Amino acid sequence: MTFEAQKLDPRVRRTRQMLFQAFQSLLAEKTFDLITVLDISERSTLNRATFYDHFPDKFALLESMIGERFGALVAARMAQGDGTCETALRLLILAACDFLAEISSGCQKNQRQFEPMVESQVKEGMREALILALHNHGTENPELKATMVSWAITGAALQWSRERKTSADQLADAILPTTLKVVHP
Amino acid sequence: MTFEAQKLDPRVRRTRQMLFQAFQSLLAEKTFDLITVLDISERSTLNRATFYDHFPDKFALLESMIGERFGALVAARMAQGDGTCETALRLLILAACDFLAEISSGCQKNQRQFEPMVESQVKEGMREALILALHNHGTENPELKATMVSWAITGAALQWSRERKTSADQLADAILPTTLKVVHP
DNA sequence: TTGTTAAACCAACAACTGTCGTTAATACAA
DNA sequence: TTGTATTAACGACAGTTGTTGGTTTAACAA
Repeated sequence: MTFEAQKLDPRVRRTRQMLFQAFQSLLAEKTFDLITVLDISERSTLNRATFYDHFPDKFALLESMIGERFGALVAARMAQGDGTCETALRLLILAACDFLAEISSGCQKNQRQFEPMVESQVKEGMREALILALHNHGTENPELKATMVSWAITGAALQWSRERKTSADQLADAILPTTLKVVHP
Repeated sequence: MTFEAQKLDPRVRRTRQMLFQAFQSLLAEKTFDLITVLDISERSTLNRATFYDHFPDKFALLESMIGERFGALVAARMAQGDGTCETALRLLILAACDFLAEISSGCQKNQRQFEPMVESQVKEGMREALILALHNHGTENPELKATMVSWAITGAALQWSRERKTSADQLADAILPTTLKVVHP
């Protein structure tokens, strides 16, 4: 769903791409709340009104960008799995860790507005992947379990990304047993 | 910590109280993103600049208000516990459910900015309570477990509050076993 | 190629934001 | 009670936001 190559007017694809790029480069310099829509439009050489043709505000831009990127990462990683629940969970944990680590290293300290958005997109992307995996295994109450597991993993990965005292694999080793038990009681 | 009766200048307490009240009454009428700082200052009969003397923006006001209220609720509920991990968890689950249910009924549909803030304050408040409880029981890696459990419960409670297909007690019954297993492997 | 459609540009708007410097009022201690 | 320090009130400021109406330009199908 929501494929990028969705037979979209090339102008639209180009404009969105330019907005993403401009935003990305600004994030390397300033924190999110210091970036204005004017900044983004200037950096992208687009008109400010054009920005509003595509996104209601800068929050939506962030949300869309993060969601798209994490969704792509999850899709790529999950393709490497062998279909078992255990490897699927491990792949998801590692994907979350890598993504959050990259985010927090690529941008300087981001604040109140930024992190919650990243969190919610990570949770959402992981939850979707989980629901697919759980439906195949006939788990009961898959939506609720998917929610709990995706939230728990996201929380753990976020805490890990802040501390960075161990490797991502070690975190996966540490939390995989408990998350598995939630899925297969 | 961060007690309200913190030997604060009565003017400051009064002003904060008035801001909370004004904000609260506005939330009953508009969604969060339609409320301006000007609205809040007018409703509270305070000067707009006075608002900024107390909070950097309306997000901080929301955060502070939600955090204070949920913290108070958790403290009150936890006092009823018998010290066992199981009842502590059940009390936390019910507290989250009641709080989220009240929030979503007291305010009309709130959007992108509002929910993430509520979420994060609920997670945070629950995590603090959990860390206290887990330290008493000598669980290993209490911070990580507290994070995972608080996130999982918050996710489940939030999903429950949106659907409202069962009672809060039924949700607690459904998720208590798995959350307990995370804490006591 | 031409005509239609839709996107991007542009200028200008009222409103809100966040900050400053100054003045007036209040809390509190001597 | 008086003096001092803190805090609220106020007016003004430049900058940002989100929207609108009208123009130009590019995509795409006939």
